[in-house]
Amino acid sequence: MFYQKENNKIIIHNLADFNIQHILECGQVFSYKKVGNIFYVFPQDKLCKVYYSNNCCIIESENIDYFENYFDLKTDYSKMKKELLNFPELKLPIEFGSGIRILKQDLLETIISFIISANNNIKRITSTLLKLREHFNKEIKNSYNEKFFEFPKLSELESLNESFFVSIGAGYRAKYLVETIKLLKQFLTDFSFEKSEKIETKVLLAELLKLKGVGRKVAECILLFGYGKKDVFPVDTWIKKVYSDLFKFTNLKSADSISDFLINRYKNLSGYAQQYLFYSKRENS
DNA sequence: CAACAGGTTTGTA
DNA sequence: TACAAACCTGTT
Repeated sequence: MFYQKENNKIIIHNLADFNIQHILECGQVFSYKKVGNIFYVFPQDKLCKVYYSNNCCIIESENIDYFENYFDLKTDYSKMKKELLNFPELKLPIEFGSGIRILKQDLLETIISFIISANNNIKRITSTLLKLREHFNKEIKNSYNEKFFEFPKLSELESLNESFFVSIGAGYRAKYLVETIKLLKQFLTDFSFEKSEKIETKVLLAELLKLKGVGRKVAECILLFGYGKKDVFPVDTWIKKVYSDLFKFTNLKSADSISDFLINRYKNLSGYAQQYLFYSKRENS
């Protein structure tokens, strides 16, 4: 991946493995806003502006090191895609979502966001998360004539009760959020991102399943987007359709068994395969 | 107006 | 271990 860093910009020259629309719309992230051809991305308390100019993609931010990591720019996606192309069913999905990259997202924000995402639609998920940010009224200052607010810290989340989460549209997930937030201080200490690198995925999965509102699908999203584990395959309604199209002959019924089957197929590249398959199915249905 | 939306929990065999 | 039903709420 050919890119350079200068002042407050990352300039990406080779766009074969980077397409901001693919990255933001493949279902992994909710903290962004599209304004015309410009994308604003605001993980945690950071902000960047992403746009295209002269056949390059520009990531503009006061925190370019943060976003270099966030967009996973040091990983060789061409190499990974070449390996995945050994699976014929991935040829078209990889062509369609060629610029997908799996973001390295903050654990706390990922856990809260994906509990809210359960059995929910993107519009309401986004709306609820925006209201959660706005509640604390800590603006991310910028010169773009746009208003963005920081994602709350754990200590701030701990001050919220069930009725608040209901009031921002979390619905029945409100009580799950309150219960899980109570557990998170200990959880994030025991299973921090740093420590997780030495912990097997299945062990982390078992721990995540102890959190309220976290089932297999949400847990695998947290593993993939928060912990960067790639030997996972979150199965939702879209992936079930993919499975029906491609592998129905195996006749698996539950999402859990479908996830097991697909992880066994794609091994340590499962998370990448999931994103290509999910994005191409959802965008082409 | 019923079904659905990027599932999880709870209860029952 | 497996399956069904209930669940907030805004949209279609």
